[in-house]
Amino acid sequence: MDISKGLKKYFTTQLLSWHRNDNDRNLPWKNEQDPYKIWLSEIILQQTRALQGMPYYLRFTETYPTIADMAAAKDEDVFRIWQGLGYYNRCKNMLATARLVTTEFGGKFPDTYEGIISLKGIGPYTAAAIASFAYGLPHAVVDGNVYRVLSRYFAIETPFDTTEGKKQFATLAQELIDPAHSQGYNQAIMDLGATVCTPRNPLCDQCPLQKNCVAFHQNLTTLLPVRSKKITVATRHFNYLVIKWADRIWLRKRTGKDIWENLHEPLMIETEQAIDKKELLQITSFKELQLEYGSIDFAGNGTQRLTHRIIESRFFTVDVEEKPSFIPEDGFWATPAELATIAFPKTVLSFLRNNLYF
DNA sequence: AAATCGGGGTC
DNA sequence: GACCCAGATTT
Repeated sequence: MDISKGLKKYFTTQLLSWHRNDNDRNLPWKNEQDPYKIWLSEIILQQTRALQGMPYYLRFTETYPTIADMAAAKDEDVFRIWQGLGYYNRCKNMLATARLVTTEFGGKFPDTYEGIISLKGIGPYTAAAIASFAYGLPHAVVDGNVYRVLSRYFAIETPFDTTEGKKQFATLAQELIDPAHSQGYNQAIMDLGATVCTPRNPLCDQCPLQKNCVAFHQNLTTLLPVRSKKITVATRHFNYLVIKWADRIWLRKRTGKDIWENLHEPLMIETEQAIDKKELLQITSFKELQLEYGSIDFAGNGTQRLTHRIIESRFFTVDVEEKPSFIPEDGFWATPAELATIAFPKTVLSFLRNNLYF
């Protein structure tokens, strides 16, 4: 990189000035002092918009005011609160970290960058955010906002989703941070990216950096930042058998390194293509269940659009009078009361609620 | 280096 | 429909 010192100096000075005088973005975790709550907010906000994460942050801080409270909670209770937020390994790692800090560190959150980044679920971004916001340490955050603001202001065309790009932006960000005002700098660059230097239709007329922004003057804002890879979306077909016996339905917790790990669902048979009831009855794995499928009915479907997947779900209800013997052993018969205490994928939750299972 | 992991907002 | 969001982890 060959960027003049003046251009960098102007960037930092203007950014901090804007933050002090004109930044009116107000969020509940801003100016928070408690490392636990700062950490909690950063985990929730990974790949998650602030407005989407806010109700979850408020519920978590209300339910678990301290990290010891979270550490003492039952896994299921924590996952239930996380339900609907996505990327459920964040929840799993968060719980593991809460328990490690509570039991091994006496409840004291690590206060060095190296100590922070060694924790599960914490990478370069989150470690820099906690280090600066909680302890004033001079580590520059690099998130999606930073890629956008820096790539435009300096007209950097290196794709940010490559090893080279990540290194280049991280180095530049670290050069730009004011070590004496690391919290303000990190807060400012993310707030500017979220409210002014937006992905589409940025508010350049309100931008404190416009005077020296290369992308603005060369009309490149719509071309920056550059992403190298395109997202490919594959479709999966999940066929759910909602088996009801007495007032209970059969559920199991998803395991393995797959989508929705640790969430619950009815018995599910995945197929390459969408199938109807007639085709379902021909599937070997279905026949092996030896259900009284005279009562099986197609009961609805759902489409869940994710970033890189489309999940097409079909729900079939199976009412049985006798408790089936050939159901897999890794599940349980859930009562209506239990359904309200465990976590489901959104599409499963919608089906159960819409069909008055609880 | 590339693939995975959710769900919602925006245009 | 495509892209993005206070990214991290595994393959």
